[in-house]
Amino acid sequence: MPTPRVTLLDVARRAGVSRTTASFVMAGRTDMRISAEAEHRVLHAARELNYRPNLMARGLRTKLTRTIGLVSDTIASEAFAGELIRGSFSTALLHQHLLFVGETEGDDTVEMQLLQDMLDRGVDGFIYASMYTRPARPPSALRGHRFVLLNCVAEDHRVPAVLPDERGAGRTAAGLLLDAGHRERIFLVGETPEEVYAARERRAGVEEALAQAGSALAGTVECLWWPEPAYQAVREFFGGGPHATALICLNDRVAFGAYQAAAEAGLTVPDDVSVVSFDDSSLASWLRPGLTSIAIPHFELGRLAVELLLAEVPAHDVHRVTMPLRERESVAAPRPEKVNGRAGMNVHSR
Amino acid sequence: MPTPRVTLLDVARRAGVSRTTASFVMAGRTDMRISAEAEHRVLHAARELNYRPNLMARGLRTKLTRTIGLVSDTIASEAFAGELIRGSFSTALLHQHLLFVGETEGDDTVEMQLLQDMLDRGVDGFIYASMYTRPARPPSALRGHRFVLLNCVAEDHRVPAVLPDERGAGRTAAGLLLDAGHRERIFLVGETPEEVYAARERRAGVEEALAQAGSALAGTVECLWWPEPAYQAVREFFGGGPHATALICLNDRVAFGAYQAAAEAGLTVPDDVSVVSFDDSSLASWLRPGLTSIAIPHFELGRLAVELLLAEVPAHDVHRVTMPLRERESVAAPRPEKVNGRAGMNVHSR
DNA sequence: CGTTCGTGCTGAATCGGATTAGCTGAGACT
DNA sequence: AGTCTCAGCTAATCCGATTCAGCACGAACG
Repeated sequence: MPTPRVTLLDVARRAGVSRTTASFVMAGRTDMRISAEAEHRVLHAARELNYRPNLMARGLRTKLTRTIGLVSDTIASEAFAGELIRGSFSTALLHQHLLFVGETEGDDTVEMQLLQDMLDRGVDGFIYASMYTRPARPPSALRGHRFVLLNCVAEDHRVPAVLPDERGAGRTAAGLLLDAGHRERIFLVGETPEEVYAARERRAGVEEALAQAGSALAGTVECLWWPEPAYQAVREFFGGGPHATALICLNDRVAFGAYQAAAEAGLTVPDDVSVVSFDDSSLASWLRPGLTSIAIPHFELGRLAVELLLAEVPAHDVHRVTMPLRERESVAAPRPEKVNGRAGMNVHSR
Repeated sequence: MPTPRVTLLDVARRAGVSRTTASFVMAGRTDMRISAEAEHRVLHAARELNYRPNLMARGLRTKLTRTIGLVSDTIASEAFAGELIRGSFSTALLHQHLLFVGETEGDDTVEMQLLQDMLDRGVDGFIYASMYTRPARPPSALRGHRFVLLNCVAEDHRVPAVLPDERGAGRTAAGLLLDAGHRERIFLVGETPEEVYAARERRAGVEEALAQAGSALAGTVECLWWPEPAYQAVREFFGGGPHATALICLNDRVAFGAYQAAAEAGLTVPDDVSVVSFDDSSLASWLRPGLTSIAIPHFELGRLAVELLLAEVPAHDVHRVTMPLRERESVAAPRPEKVNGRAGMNVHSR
């Protein structure tokens, strides 16, 4: 059987003081007048007995449980939700908090129930996370409670939210290629529907940076963000038309497909085509040559969300977290190009 | 501000009964005599007021919080810990429980603190998980509490544990190749140190099944379980010696490396070499051709662990969960082999 | 010498339930 | 009529903290 827990009363008795006094000492409250001697006796007794406050009892009184609810639409996704949980968890722990996790699978009923279940257990606040960045209306059950949106934004932008800086990432990707000397033949790979935040913003960032350098995208290879469709699309792309000196793949899976298509077309990365990508999933480091990718800072997103949730002064705005560049071997200078000639195979087969 | 919670007293008052009566009705206890009429009034009032019991208050009295602690060494790993958490979470939810998660990073001090933190919040039990299967001594803080080991076994085997059936998976892998007609030239790819459970068991399973069919491994390509080392090792392997008709890769990353080496050697999967693997990470489905792999049933592992933890009668033994085969396109019959001749390139270049 | 003030501490209430130990009134039984 | 039973409920206590409202005592003050 579990050893019967030591209570505050046990500590108080052993220290020869009242429970009240013991409570004040343990809470470290200085507004009440406790002699140094009594304080020491209490502390000593607590240590000797290995006292641990019962957080349920405390919570009942104070309404604070040092507990956070992380509710998400999906907790298992290709992208490492694990890192996000880790970031949240370790930051919570740093602040002596613990983390409830739960997923709703996008079901509003489940979501409602989950939030209630957490509320029933007295959570101090919520991290309402989406695994893929999207707009969201915070559920009404959150009204009156502290919460931070993670990876999603409320329509009115009045709610604290944490987002990856996708636009900045787009700029980074383009900037990297520009620096390497690419200019005319940079293609985007992957579809960019307006309603997908990551897609829209990444593209916007790329176009921004290119425009600023007096350049522009040479075109887009439309495909779903998966290896197979990307492979098909890029293969077709390599089959005809003007060749690219660089590909900006909208995520690593797309890049993976592009790698395969490139290999099949006899093109070498990065000598014939440079490839940059987004997400920096583990796939990026497994590819040969290593794929340069702009990471989604999952850990940092989780960390910041918890930090904002637990901050003294509640945040009220959208925080964008920089997406760090992870340079590997997939980017190089473009091959010298014949004036008005074609790059790629032509040069390659010189 | 949060709407002031409705308490049991509110319900009782509205129903015109005492708190005691309301409590009995809500708990659905029939050992106390409550008139159908009073019961109905209470239920009605509870519904009208949208009453939700305060689980902290209840827990304070009953020592039950309907809460489980999932403590693991790592929650973010290549293998999708997410699925494991999902399995645990959804099963917990099915039983009206919520899940605390935490990782120790293998640090005993952190582990101790984490367990204490959970205990302080009155968790009803623990899932002590390891992300990679290994032996473990359940920490002393768990003494006197309910817990289930996940992905690890205690030395004395007296503690309930849930494990993937790695040996069975090994048999499955070998069986699949045998069924396809492979016999003489099956190689294992990846090192198999004795102390790594998954490695040892997978290999043992393979050897068992092969022996039973009167065959045996043609050899092992030693390498770390990562794409790059696997690529190097398999490339070298393809460079010399007798060629394989089939490769059993000890995980998908290894298979990925093998795919690359095969492609480079001009070998086609599965026509020249069949490849089977373990883990069934998403990588397996991204590879071309799709990689046949034997999955780690993360979700099921989590599910079963929670199920055992919450079972009426405590479990006391080791439960092995079948690792399901996910067939894709990487296995085919071996090319017809010249009697006493060499398979592989010879046949290929016929 | 009586009052005030500050120091150091304690009793009791409180949080919201669960649970134990009755209490009441009506019908059955003697 | 008096006593038992039993259905149907309630008062009081407990769980383990926090916190409000004082209480006692000695020193300082007028």
